[in-house]
Amino acid sequence: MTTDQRPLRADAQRNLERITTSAQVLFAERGTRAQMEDIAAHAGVGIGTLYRRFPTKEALLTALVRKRFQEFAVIAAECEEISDPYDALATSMRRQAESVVGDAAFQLAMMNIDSFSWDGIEEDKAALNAILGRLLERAQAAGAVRADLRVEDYGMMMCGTTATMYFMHALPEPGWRRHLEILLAGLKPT
Amino acid sequence: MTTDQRPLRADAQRNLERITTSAQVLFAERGTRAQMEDIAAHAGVGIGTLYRRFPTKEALLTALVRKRFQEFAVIAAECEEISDPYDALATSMRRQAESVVGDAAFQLAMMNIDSFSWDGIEEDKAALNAILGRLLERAQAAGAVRADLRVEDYGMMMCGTTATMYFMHALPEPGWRRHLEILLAGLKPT
DNA sequence: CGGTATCCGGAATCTTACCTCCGTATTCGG
DNA sequence: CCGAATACGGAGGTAAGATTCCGGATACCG
Repeated sequence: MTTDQRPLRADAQRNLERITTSAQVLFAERGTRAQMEDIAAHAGVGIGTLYRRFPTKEALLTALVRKRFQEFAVIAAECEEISDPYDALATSMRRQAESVVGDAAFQLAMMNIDSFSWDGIEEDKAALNAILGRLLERAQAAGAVRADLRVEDYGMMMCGTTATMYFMHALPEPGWRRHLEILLAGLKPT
Repeated sequence: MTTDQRPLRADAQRNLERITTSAQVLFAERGTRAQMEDIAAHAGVGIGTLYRRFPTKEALLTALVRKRFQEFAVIAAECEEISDPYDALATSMRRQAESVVGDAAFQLAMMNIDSFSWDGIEEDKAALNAILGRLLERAQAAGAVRADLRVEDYGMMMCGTTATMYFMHALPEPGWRRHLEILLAGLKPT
């Protein structure tokens, strides 16, 4: 599936980068409602050009979301260095959440809102989950968090957190942080 | 604003009820993407008829969401009877969440996803918040939950919970319950 | 520098709902 | 039972956005 038959022509490469950047900006700002024409315009490119690289709006969005998951994996990996097991887990969550504060589209993606299939994202999710699994196991082994937690709970908590983030939208006060702290407190064994 | 100039004609009344019921069913099932034509058809009524009662899709949806908030208020009020302050709060949340399990549209509404204005809902929200405020204060006075919680946190937690509910959509396992329990555990003072 | 494989732009097309309109049908007071 | 006053149905208008198409540029190879 690797499509590198020939390195893109110079202009094409340049446009691809512009498109990706613009899409990230507009999707972040307006969520999945951002329009293809606007993205093309923002990138200073014709719509046809956009569609040559990404055959579909969903494909474009998926590419961006994948990148986010990869970033999540990087963050999680960095947090494995933290010595305190609970801290490692909590920091991973806090940092990941903080990293998507302004990205409405990704928040929606985490909530599974639009009926996209997100094809090709499984790989990245699996890679991320592998790290998260280790992080969680370590915390459990140390008795720092409930024993009944599963990896899926991590994603669920991120889902809930991004939801409150989206919910608060325009509001100045970052109430979602409190929500996350409540969740983190709730992780501790009773 | 009370529109009771004349009691609806018999057939109109009957149709109104059908429409409301069908709308509830379809919105619950398909979320806000449910279509007006389908709702009319499900109610065995023409689209024109639907639009005479509800001038807009948003108006229809708003009516249903209002009803949900009113139900929330009833539940919260019932929970005020519970003697243990923490239990009262927790039960209110658990029961409210449970009551909207199958209602995708309401879950979306809680997440503030669609850009609807939900005109006329403020009243009901305020009434609900009054009760929730009492519930929360009582728990705090008893030292059963963190002192830094605010009423808005309740809504935020419900938002997070409905998000995980929507997220899990088709899956058989009700993972969102665990999410809620984590939140509830996190409410306790440290 | 010519030839060709790649690309570009953006008007036009297609699709999907929401909502309007108006001729016909039904209810209800007297 | 009659005549408004209300309601009903559903074809058609309209708008918004995604996606396609293709004649005209551009970049790269030798």
